[in-house]
Amino acid sequence: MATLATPQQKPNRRALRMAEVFDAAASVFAEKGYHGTSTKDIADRLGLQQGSLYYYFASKEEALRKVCEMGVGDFVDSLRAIVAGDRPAQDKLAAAIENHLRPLETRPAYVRVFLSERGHLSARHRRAIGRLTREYEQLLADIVRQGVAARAFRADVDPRLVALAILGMCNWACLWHRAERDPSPAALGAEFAAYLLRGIQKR
Amino acid sequence: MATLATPQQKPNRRALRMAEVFDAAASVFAEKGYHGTSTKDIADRLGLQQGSLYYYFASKEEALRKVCEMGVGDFVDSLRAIVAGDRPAQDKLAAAIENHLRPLETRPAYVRVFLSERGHLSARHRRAIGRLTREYEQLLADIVRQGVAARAFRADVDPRLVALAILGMCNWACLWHRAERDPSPAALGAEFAAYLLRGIQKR
Amino acid sequence: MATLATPQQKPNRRALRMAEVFDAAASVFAEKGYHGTSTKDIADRLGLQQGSLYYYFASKEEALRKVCEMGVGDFVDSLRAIVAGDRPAQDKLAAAIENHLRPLETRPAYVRVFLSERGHLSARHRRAIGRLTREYEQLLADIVRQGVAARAFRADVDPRLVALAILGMCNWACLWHRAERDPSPAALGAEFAAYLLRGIQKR
Amino acid sequence: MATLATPQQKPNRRALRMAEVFDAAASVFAEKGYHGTSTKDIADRLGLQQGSLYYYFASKEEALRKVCEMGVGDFVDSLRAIVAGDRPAQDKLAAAIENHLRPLETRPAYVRVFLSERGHLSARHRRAIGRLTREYEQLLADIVRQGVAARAFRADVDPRLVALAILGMCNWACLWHRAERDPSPAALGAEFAAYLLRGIQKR
DNA sequence: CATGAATGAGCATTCATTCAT
DNA sequence: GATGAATGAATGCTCATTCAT
Repeated sequence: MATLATPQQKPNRRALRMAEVFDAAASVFAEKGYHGTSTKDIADRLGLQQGSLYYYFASKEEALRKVCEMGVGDFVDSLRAIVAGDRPAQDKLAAAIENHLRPLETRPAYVRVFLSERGHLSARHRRAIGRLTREYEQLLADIVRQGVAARAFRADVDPRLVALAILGMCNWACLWHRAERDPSPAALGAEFAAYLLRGIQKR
Repeated sequence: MATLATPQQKPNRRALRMAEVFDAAASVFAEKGYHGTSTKDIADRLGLQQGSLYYYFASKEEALRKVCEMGVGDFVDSLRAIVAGDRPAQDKLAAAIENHLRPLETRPAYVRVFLSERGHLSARHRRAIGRLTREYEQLLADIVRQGVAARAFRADVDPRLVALAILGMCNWACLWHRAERDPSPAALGAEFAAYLLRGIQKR
Repeated sequence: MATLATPQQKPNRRALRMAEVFDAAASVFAEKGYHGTSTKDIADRLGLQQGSLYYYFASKEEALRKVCEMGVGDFVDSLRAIVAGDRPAQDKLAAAIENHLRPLETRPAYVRVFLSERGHLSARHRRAIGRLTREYEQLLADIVRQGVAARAFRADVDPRLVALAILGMCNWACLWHRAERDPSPAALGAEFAAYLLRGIQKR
Repeated sequence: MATLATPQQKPNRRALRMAEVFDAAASVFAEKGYHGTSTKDIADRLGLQQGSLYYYFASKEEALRKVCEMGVGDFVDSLRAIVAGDRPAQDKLAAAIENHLRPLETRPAYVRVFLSERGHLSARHRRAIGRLTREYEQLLADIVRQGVAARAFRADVDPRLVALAILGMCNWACLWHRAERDPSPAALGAEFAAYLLRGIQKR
């Protein structure tokens, strides 16, 4: 049994340590911003020497990149799935909002870093991530367009602006939300969805 | 005449130069973030030597502080005036949104720096500014409360969350808005106000 | 008189300090090699802080580049002039050798750095300098070819190998030569020229 | 049988691996210089982890020392044998040159490292090697002296300078020589010997 | 033998700030 | 006001080396 466990644990330990390292990076980046964070800050939080971090990532920027990537996660994929479904647009929009706020529960630091610090990635990586966010915006607007086409939403709304309004409410919430104090992401999403849906629905 | 003109012009010139310096600081801070900006970046934009900046501010942090202060400007005062007025809550909310977006036209860089970089001020100054933003949030929520009390808004809305939703939509807009491409702040405010008002109004 | 001297001295002082800095860099590079030299080593020799060096060059590699460039100096130009002259090939070869050893007197550290450390320049700058050295080699071989064509030198010598033999003798001399101990560069050149000329001349 | 073979093969394998390790070290040192080489560079070339190198040498400097020692090899011994022989000085000089260039064929990287990097050894080891090179120079000069005494060489040559000229030609050749492109070391030596011998011989 | 993890010191470089001129 | 020169501390990163496994 012990002999069976050992080969499993080896790579597992590595992966776990890796996760700890990026958790530390994410939380310090979230607190102080990318440029306000020194690699020593991250190392301190892990009880490591500064230089030892470079065993886990090749550069501070790579750390930011990985944190940002884990921050977007499968956001776009799951929104794509929602858009492709055949529920009414109202349901899709509510689901989209809930989908957007969900990671607030599991990895808030990653999301915050993605939202506020991705601009400090190198041009190359910024562009790659920029494509994702643009697609995300498009998909949100597509739901609105579907609703308008189905005469569920008012014809006079601007799909892009609605999408941006949703993003604004939700992203801002990601920045101010504190788990100990504020309503759960799900409850928050329901509330936001209600305000917005009633605001753009046909009566 | 010349002798009379000089004492007037001297301080004037100085004030103008001062404004140029803070404009430069604001725009570089907005672009690269506080910690991503070096004093040389600011000096370069002004065609000055690094050290010469210290005639205009005592430290980089003071520059951030002043930029942030000019970023909030009279936001709170004018919102207080709106709340104190005796128009219907719907009008007040629309006015508040418009009020919030207006500086986007005149000093977008200052607003962006205030929104994204004020967290890097020293604890002392952060707290001072924190009081302002908390009051601002309260005032927005007050308008909602007034509307609920007057049975103009639905009883089941959460005033604080509505306030935060508005702040989210508007602040996010401050970050993505580009004058060359996007609707004017006024138009944008009208649109946002419409979505939100219909969403919380009693029918 | 004093007022006349001041405007001259300002830029002069700067240039002099610059020369001091590169002299220091050259001599430490010559002693310890490029990678064996830390910027602190250079700064110490100047009584400066490490970081203050960057007022004079933008990077350690730039320092190496400039030292190397001052190390080659006008070597190639003056050799070109010698080749183009219309003296007998024997005289040209002797002049070339003397020309090659002359800077040993005025800036031995620069020459040594050029000879031993230029390989650590970035590919870009290495190539640029490589073109120079290849031309130099060609020019030396050209003198030999001229001598062969004029039946002054034996027909069975290999011009390229003769050129490389000369370069070897002279460059090696640049590395071991100590002004306090060894014959003057001029005397050394005369000696080398004698050995070599008698070795390739027709009798 | 197997048990008999093992004790023989074990140390053999080890010696072979050892040789591979020093070959790798020599070739990277030759390429990038001692200080420009990291232990990781050497490990990479061997497909090893950095730390694993320390089974083969105790420190990077020891690696350099061994490479340098293998670079000088039995140079001095074989030159001593040549000097002690009773052939005419001309033959001895030609043999010395050939002897000097021979290792270019079998271990060029070692020779190059010895020539260019031995200066980075610790004072202790540098002195030990310095004694060797000084003796080598003396031996070369001795051949010239023998030739002069035997009236085979001109009386007006400076034995030490001739020795240094030979060393220069040959060592420089060690640095520029590429097996794929340039004449074989033997041919090169013959050519150099011809130039030089004719240059110092009595007619 | 070999690895993976870590260390601690060193390095090139940047930066906010100061100050004599 | 403004500059040029310099500082001293910090920063991101590299590296030789060690050691438990």
